[in-house]
Amino acid sequence: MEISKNFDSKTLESKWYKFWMDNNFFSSTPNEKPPFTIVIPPPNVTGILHMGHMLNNTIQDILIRKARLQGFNACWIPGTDHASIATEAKVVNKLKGKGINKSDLTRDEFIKHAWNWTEEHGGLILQQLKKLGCSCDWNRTKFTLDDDMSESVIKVFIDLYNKNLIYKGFRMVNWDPEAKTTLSNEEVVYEEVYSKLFYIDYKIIGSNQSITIATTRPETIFGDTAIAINPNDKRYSHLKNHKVLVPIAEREIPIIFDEYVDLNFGTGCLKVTPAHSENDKIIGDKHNLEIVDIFNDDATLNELGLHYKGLDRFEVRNKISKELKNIGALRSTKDHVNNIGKSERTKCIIEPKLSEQWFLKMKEISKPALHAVMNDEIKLYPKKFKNTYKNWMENVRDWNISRQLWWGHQIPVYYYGVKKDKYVVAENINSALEKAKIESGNLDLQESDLFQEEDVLDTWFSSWIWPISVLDGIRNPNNDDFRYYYPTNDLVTGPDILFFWVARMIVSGYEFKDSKPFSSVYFTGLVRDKQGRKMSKQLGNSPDAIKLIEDYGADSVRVGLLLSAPAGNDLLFDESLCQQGKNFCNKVWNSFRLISSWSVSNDIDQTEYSKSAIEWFDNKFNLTLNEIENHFKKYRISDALMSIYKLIWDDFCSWYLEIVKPGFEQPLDFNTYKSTLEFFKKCVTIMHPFVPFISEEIWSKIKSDKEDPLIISNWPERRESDDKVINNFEKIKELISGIRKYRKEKNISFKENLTLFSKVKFNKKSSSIILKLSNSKLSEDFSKKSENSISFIIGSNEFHVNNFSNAVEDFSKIENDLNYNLDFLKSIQSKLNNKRFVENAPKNVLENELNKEKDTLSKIEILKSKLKK
RNA sequence: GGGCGCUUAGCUCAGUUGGUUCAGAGCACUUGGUUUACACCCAAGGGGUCAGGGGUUCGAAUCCCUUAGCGCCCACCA
Repeated sequence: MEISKNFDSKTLESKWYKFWMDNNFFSSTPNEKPPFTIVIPPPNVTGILHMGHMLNNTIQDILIRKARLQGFNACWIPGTDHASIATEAKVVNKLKGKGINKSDLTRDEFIKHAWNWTEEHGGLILQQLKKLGCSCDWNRTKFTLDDDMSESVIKVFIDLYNKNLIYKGFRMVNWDPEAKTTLSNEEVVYEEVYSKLFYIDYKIIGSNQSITIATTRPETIFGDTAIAINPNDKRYSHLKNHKVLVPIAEREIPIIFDEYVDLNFGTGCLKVTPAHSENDKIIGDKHNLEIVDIFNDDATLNELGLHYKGLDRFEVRNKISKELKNIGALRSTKDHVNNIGKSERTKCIIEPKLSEQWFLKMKEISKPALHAVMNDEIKLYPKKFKNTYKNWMENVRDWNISRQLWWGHQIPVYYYGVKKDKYVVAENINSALEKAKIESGNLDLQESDLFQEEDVLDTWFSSWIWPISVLDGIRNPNNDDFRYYYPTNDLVTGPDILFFWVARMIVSGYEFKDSKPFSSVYFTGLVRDKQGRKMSKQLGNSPDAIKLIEDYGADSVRVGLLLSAPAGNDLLFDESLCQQGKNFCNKVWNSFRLISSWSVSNDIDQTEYSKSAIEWFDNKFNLTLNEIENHFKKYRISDALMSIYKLIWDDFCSWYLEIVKPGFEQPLDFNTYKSTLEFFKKCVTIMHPFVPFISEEIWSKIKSDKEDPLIISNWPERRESDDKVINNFEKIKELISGIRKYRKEKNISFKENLTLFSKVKFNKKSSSIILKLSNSKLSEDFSKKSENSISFIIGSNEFHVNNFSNAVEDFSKIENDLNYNLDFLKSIQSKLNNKRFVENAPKNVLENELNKEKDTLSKIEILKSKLKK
């Protein structure tokens, strides 16, 4: 059978993905097996695959495929998120390109555009996940705006409202003047900005003196309603009960005293603008100050800004500083560094603004979620996030769940009454009408008298119930799927959404289902470039994920990503790692070619060295398999891969295959062939979660007809390994390396068929040197000389080798052992001679040491007697 | 400002409760090697004052203090 020299990833990837899909291997329904469930962190519906997704989803696929092989009913539920702000911003942009403004459209028209956009671009990212090999149950694909999902969201809102957990309140919110919406604290990023501190004089009424305040925002003086001074500030104590005049506006405001004011900042005098600063609002509330809002929604000044009406806040800052200077009110300016909040999405500088919003009370409902993580009912990996989580949950603030957007779940609040100041909360307009009729006592109310709240819910308000709603557990709490799959097992996501999403999912799990939504959360690192920079469009340092797959193959990219991702750290991605992944695939492919090329004969006996090699690899495999399981337990996926990488490359290819492989065009004995094939199949199985395509392809060629495809095959059974066998082989490896090293140092070429010391003929292929030695394929002179045993000298050591198992009994090993044990004995004895140790060590530790000493002493005796022989 | 974490080989990182097995891995590098699965390869090798300083201990990469540098999270002061 001719096998191509390289693995043809492109054709084989699509071939196998189709095969898996056609056979429904990804899809899962409840059965008698134990479930293993993962819900995907739903990517933005109109997004495209980036490196972070690739990493996340590769890890999820690995966990799912491994669980499937281990006999679990594995179910990976995919889906997408409507991402209100991000998607709406994209749609607005696109419309702009066509010359349409959002404000020209009705809500319905806009939403139609948004759906068109969603259908056009939506789901692309899911197609890309397929290219990566993700074995999601696509029949279960959900979208946060699907009818059933939306119903669940609304139900949850109503439920919380009825529990008195949702309220409408005035809050200082982060206002994005460009998107004209509020942002949660999490959506605001702060940046250090060099700005100016303006020192402005306010005239004191009834005196010709003035008082100087310092501010970074002179344009807000129109909203000033007081000047605040620290009561301990002696410089100003004479100003009690005085009033000052706001420059330009010529409005009278009081001087108040509050300890909040920092004596050392600026002049120690603070202008208070309650409408436009959270802290000023707090002071204002305390002193019953008036609230004067001077901005329009787009952060231009309103009529209170007098002649600056209609101008943007920054333009006004410029102009007003000049005017203040002209009228002599601007005393000076000073450079100042200050942290400015910007919208994560629009990059626009946020404006603190008082606004009427919907809130969810978080304090009470967060308690079970806090405890669950603290007592490890839900485990976070890496552990360090437990602290972060604790901090946040203990200080959790109410959640502002309303957004002034159109794309999303419209809040199910219906206003009625003459002033539209009364409202009911209901699932739809019909039940709202019924309720309103009852509550108002007005049975003549019509649908047209009702007016639904304009705001939509925060995107996270739909995704916080994702693990429940994808299984329809909100609407039908007793459905089979929900009962079987929930709680899910693992959640794999980035640490950046710990609070947005993960914490809130845990809250919702306990609030609505009185149960955790998942057992473990694995946080991947952020994907950075080689220089440690965040991947971003602006920097252009984010590789095209799909192009990588095309260039290297999905298996190679998966390996490359994991090679760069040690547990929980940010990972520095370098394309060359994909090359390393490809090299690995190539290696595996070629071992397959080798094994396939052998002819097998029943007529030849199995050699001793093959037997030894088989015994060794069997144990080595078990040892590694246990190692891999431990890595998985700790979610050290990269380490698990590295164990497999080394097992296959070093142990299986470089040692095992080199030992058992027959000579050129020679047949191989049946038993060795059988074992080799078994080993290879096990290797291919454990690598399958990492490199699904190439492993399935090889499997299909080496499996027997009655065996299942690899994807639904069985994970090898775990067995204990025999350390002795492994250690013996390690010694043999050392021996062989020693010979190779000596050969190289002495510059002995194999081409010359040189004899070395004991007239041993070396094979040309360096790797098989020792095999030929022990296989008595020795030069004839030599075999005559001493039956099966050979002697040779490396450096100053003399070796006597009969066969593999005897090789370890050689001189140098004994000598090494002896030295080693003597050192060990020394360390034990120094410990035992140590008074403090003997006095302080616990009994069992001391006994242990004494036993060790005894054992070592007797070992040394044995070794010494051997040496004498 | 408050909290958390990091600094180990050229690079990216492991290193459990201090103690033979602790100074490691992968990549990169150096040298030698292709008619016999793979040059996307084989073999051998060289790399480290465990950030600096101090302390605890019989013993420290590991525990404590301190200095310097880096990163993240939270809050945000006009």
